Amino acid sequence: MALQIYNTMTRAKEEFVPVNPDKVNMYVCGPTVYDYIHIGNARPVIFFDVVRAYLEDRGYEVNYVVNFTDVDDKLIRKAEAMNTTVPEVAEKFIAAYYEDLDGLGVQKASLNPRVTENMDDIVAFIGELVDTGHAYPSGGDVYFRTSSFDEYGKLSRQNLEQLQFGIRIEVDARKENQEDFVLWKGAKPGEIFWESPWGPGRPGWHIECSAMARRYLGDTLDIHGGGQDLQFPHHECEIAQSESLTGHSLSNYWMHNGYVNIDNEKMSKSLGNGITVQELRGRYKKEALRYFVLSTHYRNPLNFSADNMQQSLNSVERIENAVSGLHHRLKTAAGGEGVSDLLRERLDAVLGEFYAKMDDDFNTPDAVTAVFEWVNEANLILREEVARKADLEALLEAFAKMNGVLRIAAQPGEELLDEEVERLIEERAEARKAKNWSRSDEIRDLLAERGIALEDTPQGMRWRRK
RNA sequence: GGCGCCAUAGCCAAGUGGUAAGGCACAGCUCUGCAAAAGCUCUAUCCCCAGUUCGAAUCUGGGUGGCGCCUCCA
Repeated sequence: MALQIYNTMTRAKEEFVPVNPDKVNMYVCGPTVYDYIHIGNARPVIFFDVVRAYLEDRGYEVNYVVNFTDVDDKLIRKAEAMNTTVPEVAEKFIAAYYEDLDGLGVQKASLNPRVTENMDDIVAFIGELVDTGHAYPSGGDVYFRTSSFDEYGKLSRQNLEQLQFGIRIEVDARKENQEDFVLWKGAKPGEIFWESPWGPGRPGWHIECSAMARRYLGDTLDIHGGGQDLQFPHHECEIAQSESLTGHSLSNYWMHNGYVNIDNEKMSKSLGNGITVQELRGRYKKEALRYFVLSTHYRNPLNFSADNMQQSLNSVERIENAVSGLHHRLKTAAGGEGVSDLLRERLDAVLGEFYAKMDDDFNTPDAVTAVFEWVNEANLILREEVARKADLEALLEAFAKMNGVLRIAAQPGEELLDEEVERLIEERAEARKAKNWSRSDEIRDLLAERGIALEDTPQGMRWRRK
């Protein structure tokens, strides 16, 4: 079964065939670095990280580019508010972004190009559009002549005649037509600027992605991703710019993730319900945050609430209990010759399910279900009096494959406890031997306060971090 | 006005024509010195109406409710 991807362009699942059979070029619109990223931003960050990991797991070499918009109106305003410069604002929030990635267990993209480092390409891109009549300078700005690209609206299926202009933004007299959009914005006095043939200014939002995607990944991308809200106008405009210039399709597959709501309401500044990833990281472990995002299909709305997060956390712990249980049993397990046929069969079934679901347009909720089927198999083995080493290892190996893609459970390493804790654990063991239950429970409570849970199993005491 | 999305148990969620996966939560029980972990048991006719069909959560039509986009918000 081949990988199927739902393509927003065709509104259908299509078999994934990359331009180059071994490589995947993937571009996802990144953050405008004027503030900390929030839970809404975390969704595409986590989801596309999983897409990338899955493609790599399938053997593709993935070139994953996520841009930073490090100059625009919001950065300019922020710099004024913070009484600093635009580059400093950008530096601050780029650093914060990387910390957030870490807190979400997300790997860095192959490349994070910045607008300010690609100014020559952007200016050249605009220049070509002007030369070919697809754009025109006007009053210090440069606008894209939407009427010059007759496929405008093909992604979002918007009909130009039916769009209502002037509702959210003011009608601009400098435009030939109101559906035209800005490629280059002339700088106002005092604003940061770059030189261009049309005067000092900065790029419009859409052109940067067109220019950077082309520079780093070529004329035709395999996958272009982003939030649903970017479908129109952002991606529509990128298509108009890029395809007008190159004559090639900008991307073969368009993927858009759904929104995140908070307590069933849209997250918005006016409701004051926005939550930053920074706050989240302090409250929940990365695995729980990833589980939360991945337990909903990426094209469906995702509802954030304390309740749902608690559920995610509980679910992650159930998985982690099984994993650490296997590791614990491994210490005392008997040899055993090879994996038992029945287990092999079941693990193959679980993995088959996992890959089939991931192949089906990255159906992570079902892939997570496969992980739970694995948990059930693991618990079945763990309940047996005698565990065979080969079986335990086969279970862990199967798990590592799935978790390598989703990363929804922490892998217990050979973590060391500090001496104080070691001493208490030893004292408790002795107290238990002497049936001194009150001291034993006292120590368990003491360690619980430090986030270390002790559990007495038939194979001896085990501990885990809570 | 245009384009589009969603509606399955307390919660999350799968299922896309054959009679409702999985997880969490709750309750009871088993195991345990007590716990924890694990296990067992318990929880739904799928927003409404009509139609197609031997048969529909799944298809068609019509409603209802919630939501998004329409030029710089993931």
